[in-house]
Amino acid sequence: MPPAVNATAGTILGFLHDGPATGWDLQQRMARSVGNFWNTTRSQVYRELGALERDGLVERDGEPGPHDRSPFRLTRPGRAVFRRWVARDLDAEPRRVPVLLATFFADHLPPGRLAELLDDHRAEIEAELAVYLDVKEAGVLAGAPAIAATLEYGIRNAEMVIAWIDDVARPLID
Amino acid sequence: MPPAVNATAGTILGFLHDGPATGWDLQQRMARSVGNFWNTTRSQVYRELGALERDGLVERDGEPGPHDRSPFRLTRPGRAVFRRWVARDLDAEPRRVPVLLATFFADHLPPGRLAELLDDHRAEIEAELAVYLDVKEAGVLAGAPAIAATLEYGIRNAEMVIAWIDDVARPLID
DNA sequence: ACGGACATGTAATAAGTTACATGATTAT
DNA sequence: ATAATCATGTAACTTATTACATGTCCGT
Repeated sequence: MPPAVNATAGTILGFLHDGPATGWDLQQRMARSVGNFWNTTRSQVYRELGALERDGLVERDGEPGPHDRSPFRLTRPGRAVFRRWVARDLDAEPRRVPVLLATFFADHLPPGRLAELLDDHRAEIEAELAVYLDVKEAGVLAGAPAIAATLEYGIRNAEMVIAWIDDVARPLID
Repeated sequence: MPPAVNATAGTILGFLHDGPATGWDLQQRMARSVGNFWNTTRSQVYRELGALERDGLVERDGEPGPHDRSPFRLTRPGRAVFRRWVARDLDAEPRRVPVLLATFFADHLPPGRLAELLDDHRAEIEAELAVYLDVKEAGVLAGAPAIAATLEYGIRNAEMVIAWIDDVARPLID
């Protein structure tokens, strides 16, 4: 029975399809692409790389460079495990929405504090939305419709949150 | 210097404002109300209750019942810590959206699999939306506008996801 | 009073975050 | 050449999930 991998390890295997990479590189690349909807940290990447190596799903490729920087490459079993992992049923989505928790406890907040929290949050989302829209305008994702779709999700989500703040949450206060 | 608490512990303190409760009760109540946007598990609740008791923010109230079921009550320092916790800046929102990860790796999926995943996901969200709309229709939240606002967020989020699947993700496939 | 379901808590494991150590690189 | 910064990995700690153990209650 082939070893199971978690989503972080699965993602690593996915990224190794673009060629060998070190832990550092992987973390950089992952942060820049899937980072917007799939957080990982350096520590996790190194830990999972270690586990993947132990299980023979990746192997070192060439001599270590500065520090202990050594590139890893996919093995054949690694590819197979990835194929199965990526096609699995969707995991349950973690539900942790801090702004809703604050809203829920609104009665316990000092006057004006909820408004501040909402305004800060709105500003952050607005900034994020601006970045997404820039990327969209730039048209760099024209050849990658699936990636563009994830971007579109980000845009719509940000717009939803902003509208919720404006239409629902802020009016709550006055 | 008063001890810091994490969001789960803070939430527990918040719920204890409604009167003493056992770990089990807390978990039940929390799952039913904030559970839709703030997941917790039994184990966490017991762990945090233990920590809160150690720090003197809650204390046992009355004799233990069946099992070791004993109710906890807020202490005065507990109230103070809660007040500060609830007014803090919002934590960063964890970003983990499984359906986007699947979409990102669409090219690696066997034909038809992405469609299946999207359809399943859509069905789940649709069911969730139906529940939310029922609650809204029932009007039980008329007297609790802040809670109603969190419900509204859930509704809009679900609608956003469904629209994204229909407008953006599904068309990707054919 | 026995078997099965449910309630309740705990222990084991996995995942995620933060803080740390140290080797390279760049600027003065 | 030294200091300052950045790259890179690791270790310590916290949080979250899953599996387990056992007690209680209910129907027969």
